[in-house]
Amino acid sequence: MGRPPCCEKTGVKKGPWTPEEDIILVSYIQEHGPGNWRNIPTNTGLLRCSKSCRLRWTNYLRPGIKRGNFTEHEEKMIIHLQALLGNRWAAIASYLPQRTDNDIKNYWNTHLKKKLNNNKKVEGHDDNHDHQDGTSASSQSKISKGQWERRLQTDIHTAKQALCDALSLDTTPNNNNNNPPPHDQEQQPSSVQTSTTTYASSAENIAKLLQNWMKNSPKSTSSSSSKITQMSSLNNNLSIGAVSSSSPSEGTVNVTPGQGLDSLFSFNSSNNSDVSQSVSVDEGGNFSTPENHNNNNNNAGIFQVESKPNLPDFKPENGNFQVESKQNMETQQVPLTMLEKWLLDDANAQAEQEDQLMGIGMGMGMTLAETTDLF
DNA sequence: AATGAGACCAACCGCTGGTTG
DNA sequence: CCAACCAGCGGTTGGTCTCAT
Repeated sequence: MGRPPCCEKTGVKKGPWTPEEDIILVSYIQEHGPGNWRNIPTNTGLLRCSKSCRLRWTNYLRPGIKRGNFTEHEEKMIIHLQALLGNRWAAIASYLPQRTDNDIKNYWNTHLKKKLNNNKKVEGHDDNHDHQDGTSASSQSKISKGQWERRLQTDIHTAKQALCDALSLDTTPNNNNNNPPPHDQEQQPSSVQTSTTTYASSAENIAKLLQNWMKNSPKSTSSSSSKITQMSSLNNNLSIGAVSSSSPSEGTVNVTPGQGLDSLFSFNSSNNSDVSQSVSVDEGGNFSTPENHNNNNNNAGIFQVESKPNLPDFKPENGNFQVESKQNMETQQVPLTMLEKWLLDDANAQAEQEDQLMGIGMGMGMTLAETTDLF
């Protein structure tokens, strides 16, 4: 009955991923697309469980991920959406396509939660109703069921207002991180994303990782590692290539031993605005290898990223990663559309009840006024 | 310079709903 | 129908880094 186990529990590697592992994973997904995580460890030889591979891909290697500083706009979006959705980080992340749920969650826990708490203290609203943390259960238990239900109703109303505000934030022009909600993206073909800055490709992520790795790894234990060390003399010109797929049909990914990783990577990072990387992104945002463009290409398996910052409607979540893209479309478009409809249809009806309900809701956690006055 | 505390974040753990055989 | 599995999610952990003392 059932299926065979997903992966061997013994011999599964844990801990931080190495650049080699990243390359193997990326190249495999490049060829086969995301999904079938169960097959990845066996087909690639990675000593990682499928779960770990999926997490590594979705949180770090996936193209279109922006890492680093959150903008004020993103902060606002997260705060509003957290007020609306609670700690449903995946749902929140669906409205910030460049950010992963893990990233948002970490940012919330390390920055925003503190920020909000400090703000509440400053405003003298620290009434032990820690709604933002979802720890208001104790206080809720002290109130009657009727009161709780009315408060919940008010909370929903407040959250809807918050989403309205969050949506309206997107109209600010020239904001580099002014990501329209998914439903708006197609309406703004002119809002071209600079792929190398806003959408960091997975190859770029790996290259950055490699650079850090080279800096922080004085000891080179393997031949490939020593090869990588030599790359530091390349004046930041890393190059990706020669990830050979010996048997594409079986999905086995081999890193060519003789060439090591110095030929594996070719990453021209001398100019951030003109990055030539390992994986090509076509006009549709497709993330592909030359092999995908031309099956007769002798350089099978060599990826090449050609950043095309001026391409219209660049959507790296599209393209070869259609499975994931499809999922994103479903999670991004449908909920927002429904929410918007909900908001619009209900706004007028709710307005009449607002005054009395808000009066009840004052005893709750953070209100709309608190969230909007934060900045 | 040493060190301890706090911040940060990548990755793991455990749970859940849906799917498969 | 049911047990096993898969994929995804949110909570938590632990290693590393930064900064103050």
